[in-house]
Amino acid sequence: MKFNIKDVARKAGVSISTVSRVVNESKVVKPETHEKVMKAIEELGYKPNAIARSLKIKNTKTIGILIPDISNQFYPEVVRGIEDIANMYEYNIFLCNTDLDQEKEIKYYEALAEKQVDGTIFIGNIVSQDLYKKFKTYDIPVILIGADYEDVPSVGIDNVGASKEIVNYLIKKGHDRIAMITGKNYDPVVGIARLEGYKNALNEANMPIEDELIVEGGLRFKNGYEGCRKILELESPPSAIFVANDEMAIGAMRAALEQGISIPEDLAIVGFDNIDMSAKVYPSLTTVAQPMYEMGAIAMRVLTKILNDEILDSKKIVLNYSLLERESS
Amino acid sequence: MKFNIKDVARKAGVSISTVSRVVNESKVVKPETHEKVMKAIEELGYKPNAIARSLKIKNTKTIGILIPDISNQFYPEVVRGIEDIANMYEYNIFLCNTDLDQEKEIKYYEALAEKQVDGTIFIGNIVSQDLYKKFKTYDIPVILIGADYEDVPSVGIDNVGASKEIVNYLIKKGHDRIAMITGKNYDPVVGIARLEGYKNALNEANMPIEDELIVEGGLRFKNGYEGCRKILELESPPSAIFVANDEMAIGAMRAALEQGISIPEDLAIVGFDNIDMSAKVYPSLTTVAQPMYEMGAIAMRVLTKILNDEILDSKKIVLNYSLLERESS
DNA sequence: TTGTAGGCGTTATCAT
DNA sequence: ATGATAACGCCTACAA
Repeated sequence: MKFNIKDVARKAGVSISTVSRVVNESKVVKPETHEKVMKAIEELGYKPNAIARSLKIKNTKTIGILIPDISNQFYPEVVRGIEDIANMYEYNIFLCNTDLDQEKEIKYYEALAEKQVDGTIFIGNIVSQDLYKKFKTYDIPVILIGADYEDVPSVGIDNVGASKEIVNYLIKKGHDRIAMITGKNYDPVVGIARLEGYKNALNEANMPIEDELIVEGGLRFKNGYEGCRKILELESPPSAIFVANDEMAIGAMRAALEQGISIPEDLAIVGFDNIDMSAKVYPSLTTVAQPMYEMGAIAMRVLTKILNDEILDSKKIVLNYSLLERESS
Repeated sequence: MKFNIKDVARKAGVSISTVSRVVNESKVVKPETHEKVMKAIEELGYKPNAIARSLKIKNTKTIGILIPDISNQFYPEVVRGIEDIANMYEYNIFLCNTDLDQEKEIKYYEALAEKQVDGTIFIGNIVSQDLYKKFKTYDIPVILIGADYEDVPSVGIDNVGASKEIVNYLIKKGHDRIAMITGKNYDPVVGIARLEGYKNALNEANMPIEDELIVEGGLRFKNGYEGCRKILELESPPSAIFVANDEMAIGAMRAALEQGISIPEDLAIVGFDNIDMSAKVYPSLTTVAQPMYEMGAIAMRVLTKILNDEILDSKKIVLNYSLLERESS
């Protein structure tokens, strides 16, 4: 039922080298033999064994991707970008959900290494030291999306600048007290960089930074929901909230809506990311769009370059974000 | 930098067979030699080459999954279910987005076959004849999620029954004219089965099936949005709409909300699937919950059974759905 | 233009 | 308990 190169060689009455040659489209084989071989291949339904091939040629046309959680709204789009480009270059991708769990990251990474992936893409905000060490010892090309660490190639956006810009936008709209729901304080991106942008904007506008207006959230809907409730309980609530990601922002919107607060009239809410859902909720969410698909696509493109030993213009790629003004502000 | 079994054999002063034995945890090796070998492994940072191993033992601990589009809200959750179980059994998964494109499906499937995946999981509503033929010729274990075709093992829910139930629920709530936005009429699940359930419910309740109340949608937000607008333009609009999936239902909600129609007071809307977003929008969406994670998890579990030559209780697994009453009805 | 043969890194059989 | 050695299916000098 399953045939190998020997079988087709026998059937075609040639040696296995010739079969190999036609399979690999070597130019040197005589048209007639080519045809003979093709016929045998057809008839047997022969498909080369990529595993055997890989063992010999030492590449697998396979890459691994480490991602926090594919069922989390933010990531599928970037995976899609990766996969489309990977597909163009005939790579297949191993998908690994790490749940932000360092052990799982390491375990997966080692499995990928054993399976001889040609490269890996790491998506997430935090790369642990241990993982970084593994990167070094295995020496498999890796590129980071959304994180930035040491000398590892990466693609991302300027989170500080983007946050500052959206807060600026709020200020220009006339809001003079703006709250923020942040990420976890150990999260370098959602927790730290975006908060920094917020502070920068307030500073430049000579607006005071009020501790009570900054509440720590996390990443999820629930964090935004609770964060917003906390803010609404304030003696004098702000007229706008910058929420560090869309998922939380949508949670925040619900908290407000439930209390009969109208958005954006009574309270403006803006988010960050531009996940799919943001355009679909009502009112739709004003946010900073990260080019998620492109981040994936470009990361994969860079990876193919590395795999082809091309030299990179720059190791750190910073993409453009854009402000999307919608109904919530 | 990269060592193989020979290197550690040399370093440990034993044969490669012994190294292989300790790597594979064979019981027969003497503790002292075991230790020697382990030390060599440590020092060299040796990791076995899974490709070579696979070539020999003829399995790759790898499965492939064909999915319409990972960036489509419905699927990530089922992939997550698959992956979690796969991980438990030490499988890695190849992710392939087919975009419902038959050529792409075939192309991917062949790539997976060449890469010698141990099994595949197909997610989607429609399996084409060509693909089915490939299933047969390659004879790699495959299991379907959400589709049902010939003798192929599958996991899914009773779409007709579930649709009927949610329409029944609407009827019991007192709605006497209920519209439906369907899937494409060639889609056996979203287009056909769910429409059938709707009709069944009306029939049993002796309610007329009015053509103008049935509008063909598709799968996406936009289809629901437009479908709903069409329905709202009717001379006498219905008091409730059953939308064939949540993504469309949320589009429908927006169409209504935009026109100042309040949900559920003026119009009840219910969906199908229970995608993540459904609980987060405001008002939250009443829907039939498909156990997406479980569908993935169970499919993978069944697959491992097949791969271990265990016999299946049944080829077709039908999971329970549940009605989630929320704010939109 | 084609064929022979060695090797890719393992596992597994058979001796020892 | 350990070691030689022949596969696994393919690619690729090298030879013819």
